[in-house]
Amino acid sequence: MITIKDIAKEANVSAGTVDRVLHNRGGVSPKTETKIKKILKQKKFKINLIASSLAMKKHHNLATLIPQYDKQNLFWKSPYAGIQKANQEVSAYGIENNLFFFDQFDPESYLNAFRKLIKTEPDALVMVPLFVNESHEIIKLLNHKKIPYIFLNVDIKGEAFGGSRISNLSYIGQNSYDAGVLSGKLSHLYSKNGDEFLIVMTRKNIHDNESINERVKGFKSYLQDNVSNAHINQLKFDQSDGFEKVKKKINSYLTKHHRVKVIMVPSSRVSLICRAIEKNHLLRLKIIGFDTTPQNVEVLKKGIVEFLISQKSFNQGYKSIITIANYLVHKEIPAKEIPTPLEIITKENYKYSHSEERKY
Amino acid sequence: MITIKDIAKEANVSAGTVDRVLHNRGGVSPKTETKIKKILKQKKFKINLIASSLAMKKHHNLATLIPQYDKQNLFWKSPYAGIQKANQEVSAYGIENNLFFFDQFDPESYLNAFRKLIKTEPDALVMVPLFVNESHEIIKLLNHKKIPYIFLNVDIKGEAFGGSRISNLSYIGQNSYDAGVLSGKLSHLYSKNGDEFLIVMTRKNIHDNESINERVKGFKSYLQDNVSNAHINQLKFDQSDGFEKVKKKINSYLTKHHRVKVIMVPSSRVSLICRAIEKNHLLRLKIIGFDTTPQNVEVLKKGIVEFLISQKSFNQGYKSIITIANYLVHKEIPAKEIPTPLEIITKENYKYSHSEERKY
DNA sequence: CTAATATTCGTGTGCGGACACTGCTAAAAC
DNA sequence: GTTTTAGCAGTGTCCGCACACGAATATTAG
Repeated sequence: MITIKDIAKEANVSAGTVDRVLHNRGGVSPKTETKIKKILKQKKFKINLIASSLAMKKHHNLATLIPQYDKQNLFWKSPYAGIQKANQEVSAYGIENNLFFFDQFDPESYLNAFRKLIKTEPDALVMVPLFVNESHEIIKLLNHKKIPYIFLNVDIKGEAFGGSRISNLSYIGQNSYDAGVLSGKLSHLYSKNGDEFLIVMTRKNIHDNESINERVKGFKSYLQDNVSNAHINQLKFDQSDGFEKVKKKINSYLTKHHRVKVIMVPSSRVSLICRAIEKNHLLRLKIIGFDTTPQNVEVLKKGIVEFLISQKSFNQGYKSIITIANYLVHKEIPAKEIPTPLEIITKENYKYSHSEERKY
Repeated sequence: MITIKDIAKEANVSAGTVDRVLHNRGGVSPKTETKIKKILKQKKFKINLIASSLAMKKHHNLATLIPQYDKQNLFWKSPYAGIQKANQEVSAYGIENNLFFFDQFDPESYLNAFRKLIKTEPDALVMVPLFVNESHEIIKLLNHKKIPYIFLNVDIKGEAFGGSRISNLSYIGQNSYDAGVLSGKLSHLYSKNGDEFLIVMTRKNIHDNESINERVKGFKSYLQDNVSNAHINQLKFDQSDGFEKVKKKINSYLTKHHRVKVIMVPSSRVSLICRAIEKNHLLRLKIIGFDTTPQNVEVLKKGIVEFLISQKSFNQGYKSIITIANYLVHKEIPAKEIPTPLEIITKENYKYSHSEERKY
């Protein structure tokens, strides 16, 4: 292992000078600088990150703003676990991460959580900009305070209020459109000529959830391009609709439309829909959903759902923290978009897909 | 952040004593030990791995024994890249990894590479036990010298020569049988009643490659369980068969057996087979292969191959080094088997599947 | 030519922990 | 009562690097 001292000795200077060169901190004559740089390259010197971060010992204060998960909605548990794992890892680098939760159906709680968050004066934050308008307000403030932020799972673009550009350091999440395309392709596999497709949305006010919209777009696009006369129907439920209402509506729909062969549920609530559909319908149906929540995996195992497209949200959460930590500690500028793999999960491979996560 | 000194102050002892307790190094009276342990727990003290590994600065000497890759056989490039990435990361921990390559078709070169390797007196090694008999010899020696080893990509079990148990620390790789099952499922999607399946093996002496055998077994098993009267044919080529011979044989076979609908290639050479098959046959065929080598991805993109099942060999390589490094540095005992996810890659999602790897 | 200033570089300290070395105390041996 | 010895705990050094401070040298002004 080559150390700074080795380089210093070789160049007949002190370690301090080498350090100055390494960090472009100036105060070194051009001659010695080139000499040192040459030796650096020749000996393939690399900074020992371990020692480096020990020596720096800057204390960074992170913050994370994500939806709370609960029994009904386990989706956010996964990124949460990933964030926890990352927190543990980066704590050795003097990085502390404070988590702030909000209700994913309540914009006001989102703002409230943010108000608490901003009082801790974080150096950077990871956020899920679930509500567009409220996020604009938040971003305006963050820009003003020059606090860097990255988006997790949900991406928004353009301009916030007052001409303040949305300039997130990075977006970590799925390309939802392509995920939709993939769901279209998989659906296609199960369909014969004349079969119909059904999209079931579990939230009406989808303006809040761009990614679900995108999935639907991708889905339609694939089928329109690859199936002549593709028949794509759509069924929407409201957040407030009770389970019985959903049940009635969907089953009567299926009775009327007996050519429906494939159902695609663009949210992470496919298990709910499965529970709602009566057995006699299930037999003829192929169902495709998103996200490997425990309930979804359950219906996958039973063979009720054929495919789940996973966005590896554990990894997303994990990566979001690691990314921002690297930015703070090593000034490493992340890619503007860090897409998660589109994982296809079936009955045959689900058990291999979340091994990392189980520990958390 | 809680440090050893904080704990020491709290317990009215010196940092050295706390350290002794932390590492069970003895020489501490029971009274003070319990006191310190209590405070440790109460304050949730965690050793700062950064500082710890800097202070230890044990120099570990790793070795890796893997097949050489070349233009014809790019499969091993991926794990190699993953290993390189991991090497870089662990180098800061004072771990050096020496790589030794062998020809995947030549057992003698395997032994030769090992002989060179063992002269470097490694503290542990990562190996690909591609040849069973030769591996037995190697393992006998490793057991004798008490050098821990982990298997990468290929697993062997049981007893080596002289009653020496094969006791690898861990196996990192795919469950090939399940991968085969998955390929069966995907094949099934494309078949109608009466369609036939064809397995094309690119090596005759498959006794050397257990994982390909397993894939075939899994494939057959799925189809036999799920397709009544499944018609599964098999075509084998020899390593020495020239491309023209392969071409002739496979095309004449396809002409004769016009009901063959799905071809499954259990090795990573599916692109080769695709090149060999004439266009008129290709039109009716659906092809499924393994591993995302650049050539395979190429035929996937073109729509010639429908699915590739990837074993994320980059990750495997990476993980193998990280695992053994954690074992050496932190005495962390790994799981006996670390299975890689069975990734399903299609034209629609391949671009998201190897983002990490591109840098290497 | 000296003083003042600027430029360039060496030295020292500390980050948190590991471990060797040393010193202290108290019980055992004489 | 003194010496020996073991048990216990404190101190110091080092790991590789970052950074502050100040020293040495070079440059310019007076």
